[in-house]
Amino acid sequence: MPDKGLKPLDVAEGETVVMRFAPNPNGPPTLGSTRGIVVNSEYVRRYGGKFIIRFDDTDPQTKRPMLEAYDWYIEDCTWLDAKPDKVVIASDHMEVYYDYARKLIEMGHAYVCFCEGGDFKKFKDAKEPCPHRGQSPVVNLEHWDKMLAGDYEEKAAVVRIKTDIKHKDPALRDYGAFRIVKTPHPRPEVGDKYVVWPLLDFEGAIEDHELGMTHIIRGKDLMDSEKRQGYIYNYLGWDYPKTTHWGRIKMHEFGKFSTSGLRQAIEEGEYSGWDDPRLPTLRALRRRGIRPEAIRKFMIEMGVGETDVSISMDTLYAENRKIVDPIANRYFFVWDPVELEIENAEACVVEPSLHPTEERGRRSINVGSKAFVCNDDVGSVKEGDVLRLKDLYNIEVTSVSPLKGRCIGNSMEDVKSRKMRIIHWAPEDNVSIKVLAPHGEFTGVGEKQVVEELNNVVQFERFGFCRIDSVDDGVVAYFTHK
RNA sequence: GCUCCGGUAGUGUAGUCCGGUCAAUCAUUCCGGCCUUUCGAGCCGAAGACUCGGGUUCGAAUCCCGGCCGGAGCACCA
Repeated sequence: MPDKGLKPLDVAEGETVVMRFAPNPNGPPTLGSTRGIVVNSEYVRRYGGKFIIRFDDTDPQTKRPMLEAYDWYIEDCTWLDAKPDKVVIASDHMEVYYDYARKLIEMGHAYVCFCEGGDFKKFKDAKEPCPHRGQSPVVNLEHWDKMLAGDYEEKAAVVRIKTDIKHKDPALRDYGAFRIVKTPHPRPEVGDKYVVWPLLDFEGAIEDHELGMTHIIRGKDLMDSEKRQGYIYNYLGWDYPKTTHWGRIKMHEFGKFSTSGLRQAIEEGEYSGWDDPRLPTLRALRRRGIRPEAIRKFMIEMGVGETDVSISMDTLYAENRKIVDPIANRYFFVWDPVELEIENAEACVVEPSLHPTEERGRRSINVGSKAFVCNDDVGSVKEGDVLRLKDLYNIEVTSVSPLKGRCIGNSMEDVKSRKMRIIHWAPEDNVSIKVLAPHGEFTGVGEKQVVEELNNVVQFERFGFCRIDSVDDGVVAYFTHK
């Protein structure tokens, strides 16, 4: 598959590509996370390698993991046709991190620092070693053991990796590798077992090596990680994976949002849940009837660039429409309905086709002497106006309030010669329908046959595509796109 | 303040490493037309870009220097 968008990877002779997607499960996957899932898994698929999902859940406090989210990630990856070959949870590997920490301390490449944050910054900015930097490995090991034993309070001590305190880039000078957190971890398997937690650069450095990662794609914001982690790799004699970076991705339709911000908004009832149609979570998009193939294509064609991008959902919708249009059956949904009485009507059954171009059969509608039409369509009609009820017949308006009309035949010639507007309608014998859309809620009535489309994406003519979400008590549909 | 990265049409993207074939690709969007008993799709057509200034060169989107704009790191977040 010569997918445009993704540049070839630099793969050594005989090398098996191993790549990972490493989220913190502190909320469900969003469109942003999806890039990491799709691009990594796509590369792995192309090169016949291995795709690993690793939960970087080593912060029980500030970015506290959400227990349900671990499964959500696996679910959503699978849905995106990116089922991981292996699932790794960082909080299961604490002993491994501790072992390497001890080793680096013994080698004299790490030390326990008791500086207060601000004080250390002063030393660092002045390119001066702090008083603890010169401690012997023996002393550092003692402190390390005390840290592990819980003898120090939070923020009292931190383990730093020795880099080059005079490095011209301040971001690289002696960075933190472990800190003390006494909040228990949400995973019951872990709980309060540990009080010393690794920071991202340490945890990631060890994991990427242990898992045999060959290539890493990560955000531009983590560009310094390679240089920082490079010190650890040098000390331990490891080779660093090949790295690529991408810029931030932002959708026009969704302003700035943070997982913690969304979480709060949901708890306060501002959104109905993580799958509220207004949210950019995968769960919401799935519920709305966005197809995973469309998301994959969208992400792959965007490629991997270091430029920050801000793109429109329209592009994703266009991809999705190509998939959904040929398979979505057509139905009438009348929002903001107005009753229309047809004075000379004779009961009949009409059978419009389910799709304008595909052979998908027909639907069947019983029509009596009343119908419903959209207020938008008849709000400004006058007595004597003529209209075409699509797939039914032509009418002449005989009264505006209440709205009444008279059937004046079924001739398409008349529709053309008299330039009648063609509007859709719903029969008197109908089903109530509610559509939940990012831009609001729409209620009205529609053809009864819609209840047969549970879980399918249909097109409500002149309205848009929708996924039928439930049919228990009337129909509830989630808006996909136009 | 120090350090790093980026800047091609409205939005994304190809091309930049190894200057010419680039009066610059593709998608989306927008605007026209055709078709159509909805909308959408489809078909046809059109519009629209190399951040700026120098330099190197016969020749620069591509190389060099500087400016401007944008993003990021310098956290006991990931």
